[in-house]
Amino acid sequence: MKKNKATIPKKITLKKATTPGVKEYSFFEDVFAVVRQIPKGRVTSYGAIAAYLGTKLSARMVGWAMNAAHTATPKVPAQRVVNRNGMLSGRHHFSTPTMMEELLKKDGITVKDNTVVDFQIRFWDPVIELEL
DNA sequence: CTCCTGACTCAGC
DNA sequence: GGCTGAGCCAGGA
Repeated sequence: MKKNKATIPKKITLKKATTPGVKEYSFFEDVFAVVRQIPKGRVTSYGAIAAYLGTKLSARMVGWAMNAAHTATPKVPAQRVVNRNGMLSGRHHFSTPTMMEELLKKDGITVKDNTVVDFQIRFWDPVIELEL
């Protein structure tokens, strides 16, 4: 990550879809929506998604959202979401500890020591890619 | 309603 | 330069 701390000038206003009829909606939906837009062969971090959603101080929420991701439909490519170091911190939450790595390899991403190789190069920042 | 937890991150020591 | 603590917010008990 480029660590553009001073960047991200705009505060993205979540539509929060507090639709009184759709109880299905939740903070997770926004996370899923972003994750599903991650291009094949790319990865992003919890913090990046959190920042995009306007809750960058709560990357935990993103990670936690992913906990429900693999139960969501359509399936969310949660393997493309790693922590700021590019480490597969969430691999343990998959069916098997190696599944996340396998999925990433299918995407053409090389994983070494539970870390995405060339993470910064493959990094996909929703704040940049999806801004506007 | 209050308390606890969590796939993270940053700041301090 | 690695380890620890605190902050973050949403949801489940």
